[in-house]
Amino acid sequence: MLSLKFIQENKQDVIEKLKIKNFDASQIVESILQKDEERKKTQKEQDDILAHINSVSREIGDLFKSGKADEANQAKEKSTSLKQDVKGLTEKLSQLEIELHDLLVQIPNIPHVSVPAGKGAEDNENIKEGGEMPQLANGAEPHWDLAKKYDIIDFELGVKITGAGFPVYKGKGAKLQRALINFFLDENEKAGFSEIMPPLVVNEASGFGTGQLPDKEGQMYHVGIDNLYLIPTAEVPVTNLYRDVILNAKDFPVKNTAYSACFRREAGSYGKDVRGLNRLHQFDKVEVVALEHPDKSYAMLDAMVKHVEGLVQKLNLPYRILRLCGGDMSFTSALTFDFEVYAAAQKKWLEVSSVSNFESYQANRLKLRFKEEGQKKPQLAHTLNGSALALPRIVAALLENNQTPEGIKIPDCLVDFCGFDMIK
RNA sequence: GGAGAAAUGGCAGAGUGGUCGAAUGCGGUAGUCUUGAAAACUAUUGUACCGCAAGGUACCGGGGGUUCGAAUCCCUCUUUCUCCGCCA
Repeated sequence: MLSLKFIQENKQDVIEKLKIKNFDASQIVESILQKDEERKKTQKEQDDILAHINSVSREIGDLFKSGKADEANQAKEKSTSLKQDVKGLTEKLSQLEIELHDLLVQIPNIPHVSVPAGKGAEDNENIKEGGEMPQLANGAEPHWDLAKKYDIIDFELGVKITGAGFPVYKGKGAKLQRALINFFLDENEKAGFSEIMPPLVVNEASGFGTGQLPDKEGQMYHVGIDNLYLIPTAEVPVTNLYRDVILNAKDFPVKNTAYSACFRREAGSYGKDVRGLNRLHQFDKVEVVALEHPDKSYAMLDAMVKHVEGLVQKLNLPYRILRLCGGDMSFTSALTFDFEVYAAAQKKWLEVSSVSNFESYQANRLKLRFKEEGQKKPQLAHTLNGSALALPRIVAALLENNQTPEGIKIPDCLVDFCGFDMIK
């Protein structure tokens, strides 16, 4: 969430910039400022009374010590009546704090100046294309048919044991998953991201820290009996490692990578674009997460985009990089670049990575701060993350683009990890 | 799952009803000394909110209660440790 102070100091700017995200903040900003005034006033009243009670209590102590019990008992009555006054104020104050917080949480992150206006995916800015488009023979098959033909991914079996969107990978299909995970982790490690293997379930505080809660509650699987959530991405546990942490400025940059299974309910997205591996409830992804000094977070974003581009290039997939428009960006992001690869048989661009700078938006929820050398006040860090990479759509594109009459060719960079160079 | 013990500042650890935001040690920072470093010595060293400031308020695992007053007493939840049981 945005910090209250920032909203107070940049009121008009906040309202203007959020228009890019098609969000009308004028009213909510107004109520926030008003609510905060009321909060301050109430807290001041409360603090004054508490200060009074404290001083009376100290007097009582002294009076008892010096044996003046009568005066002490008089003072006691006074203190009791003050306590009555403070009780109502305390309730009012905590109510105000809850209301203020509920309002703050409703404001999305401010988009970076470079974010184009727009309503949806069609308005994203195509900033770069790379790789070669494969020339497939007539009768090229989409990956769901290839998966069946070579018996490497079984969608029906997944339905039987769990449900739609939970595929079963078999034989070389399973090995290919493992190979991709290892390849990505190794590449990320080489780029300076140190590896984390996080829990796949998180508590409520973590869901809140990265912004999945409260607004995207329906997107996560919830284990009701223990009140835990299955992670939709490793971003959640990894970023939350740094919740309530005050870093030293010289600790930057902090760079982590993590493989995890990801779980998404994808409620409401049935029907379109969900065939085969295009959209799943459970999938594998390797994530990169970075914490950086506010002055350097955009340089880090560029570096991360470059790194992800390198991965896609090594896999020899045709790709494009999009700068997301205001309407297509996530609630929490300030600037996002999406990577899409081309799956030549279904003739579709598939999103395989999303690299974002959240600036201090997540950090404010996480209370992730840092101290500058010689400065007393901690300030909010910047957080960034990106997929490097999400597996299913990479697999979809690999299968489709690399199909030959002899079988499916494995890209060179994966052969050592797989132990085979063709799926036949 | 059963029984018992515990949770205090970056860490270790004192504090069982009043001047305790909290002793002491270690660590960190600044300084003195030194050619430099180490050692020694001196000072300083939590977070948030209100306030121009002085200062005030809150926080001793979380929540609630008793009391004029709670780190300290009571209830409750969570977590950790020890023992027993079960188990990859």
